[in-house]
Amino acid sequence: MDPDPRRPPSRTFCNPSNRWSTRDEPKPVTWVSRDTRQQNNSQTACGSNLFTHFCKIILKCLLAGLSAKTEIMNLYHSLTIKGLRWVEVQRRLLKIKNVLDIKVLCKQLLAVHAHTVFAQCSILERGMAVSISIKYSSQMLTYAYVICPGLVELKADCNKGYVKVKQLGSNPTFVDSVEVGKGMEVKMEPGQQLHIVNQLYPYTVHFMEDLSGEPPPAKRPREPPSMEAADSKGASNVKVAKQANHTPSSGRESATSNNEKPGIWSNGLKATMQDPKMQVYKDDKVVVIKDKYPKARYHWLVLPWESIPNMKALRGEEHCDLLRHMQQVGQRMVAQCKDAPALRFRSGYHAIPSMSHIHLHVISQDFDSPALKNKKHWNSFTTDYFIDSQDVIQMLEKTGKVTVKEGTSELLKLPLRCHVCHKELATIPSLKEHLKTHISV
DNA sequence: GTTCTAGAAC
DNA sequence: GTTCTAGAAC
Ligand SMILES: Nc1ncnc2c1ncn2[C@@H]1O[C@H](COP(=O)(O)O)[C@@H](O)[C@H]1O
Ligand SMILES: [Zn+2]
Repeated sequence: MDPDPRRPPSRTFCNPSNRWSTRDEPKPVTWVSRDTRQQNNSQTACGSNLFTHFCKIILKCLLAGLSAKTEIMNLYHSLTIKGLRWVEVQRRLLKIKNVLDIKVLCKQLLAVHAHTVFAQCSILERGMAVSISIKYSSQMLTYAYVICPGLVELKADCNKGYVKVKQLGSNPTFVDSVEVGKGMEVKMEPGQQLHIVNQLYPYTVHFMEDLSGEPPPAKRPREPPSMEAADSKGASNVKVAKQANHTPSSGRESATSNNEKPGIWSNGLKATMQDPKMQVYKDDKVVVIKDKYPKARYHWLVLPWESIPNMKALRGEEHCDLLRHMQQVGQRMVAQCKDAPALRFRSGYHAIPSMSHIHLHVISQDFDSPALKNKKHWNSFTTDYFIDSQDVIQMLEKTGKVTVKEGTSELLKLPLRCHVCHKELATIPSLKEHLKTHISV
């Protein structure tokens, strides 16, 4: 009767020909509705028809030598909710050896469709607000993707109860009015609002676990946002980029091709060292912080205020003095440590550090820490990948610069070997167990 | 089935 | 550097 002209027709998310025109006519996105799907595939209550169809098509295309891959792609895009990303489908297509592989692929790809009883994605339009509901059985479905080519990819994690929203192109996607950013991904939880392209049509998401049939899995409810348990005292986690007023660069937007950007992970030390709460010692030349992921009971990092990216940048007498001072400060940290008499310490540098801003590791040799998790961690502190401060200083004194031997990175792949008795251990857990035999409480 | 690693993504 | 997780190894 009165078709609201402002209310655009509904569309399915995945029709590639339905690109949104950014500016002029905003369209709300319609996730597949149960009704539509039932019309399209009359028998999909168990999904078997679609499943067989997919298997046949894929088999046909593979026999045709993958030249007919576009047919698979079209098929893929005809799915509103996908069990796999396209890249993953392609990867698996290459690995298919037999019909069973095809069935496995189709089963995953169609997980949602094959079990519509358990996984449904529907929308309820209330005025302008749209709510996205994913009804699922956690036993059947972990992830569901809804992908709009070139715009946005939504990955629903049914176990964790959130949706990861990835903005694919330049057209903006917003979560709670904050633009996600091209290529970036953010979590969206129930209660948050999603806008695609423009700010006109908010979407929210709901997860509903279908418990009919099986008992509820013992899964913890939504966790409170306290990530930091344990020892950090009164730590208010500062996530947002701070507008520190001591920033010297206020007048000028420097050419930011530089690696000084605060958001980049490799600049994490620069942020930590400036945070007074993290500093355990400072003087006019250096600052000491506790390693955020300590690989032993005691693990400090000594950093100069001067921004020296790495050892390659070291030159001359001044840097020599600086390194000597850093080592001295490191020794002072050990001296004030009450457990020092019972422990051995080393101080040195990683030959190839991952983090920017040169830093001296001062670390106890118990290596008793949950943050020590893998072979790289182990070998980076127990092979020649770890260069004693003394040796670095000597090299700088003698040659005027610091270089790293070729092949050093290979050291990280060496088998795990106890640094005390040189016994070889197969796995990290067995190594940790072994280390206990060397530790006196 | 579970443990553990390793590689991708961030 | 860390986190996450697929799949290798057990
Ligand atoms: N944001 C951070 N704050 C403090 N320490 C960190 C941070 N990120 C990484 N680390 C530690 O810094 C060290 C850098 O190691 P590397 O670059 O190999 O010398 C590692 O021991 C990390 O545990
Ligand atoms: Zn040993």
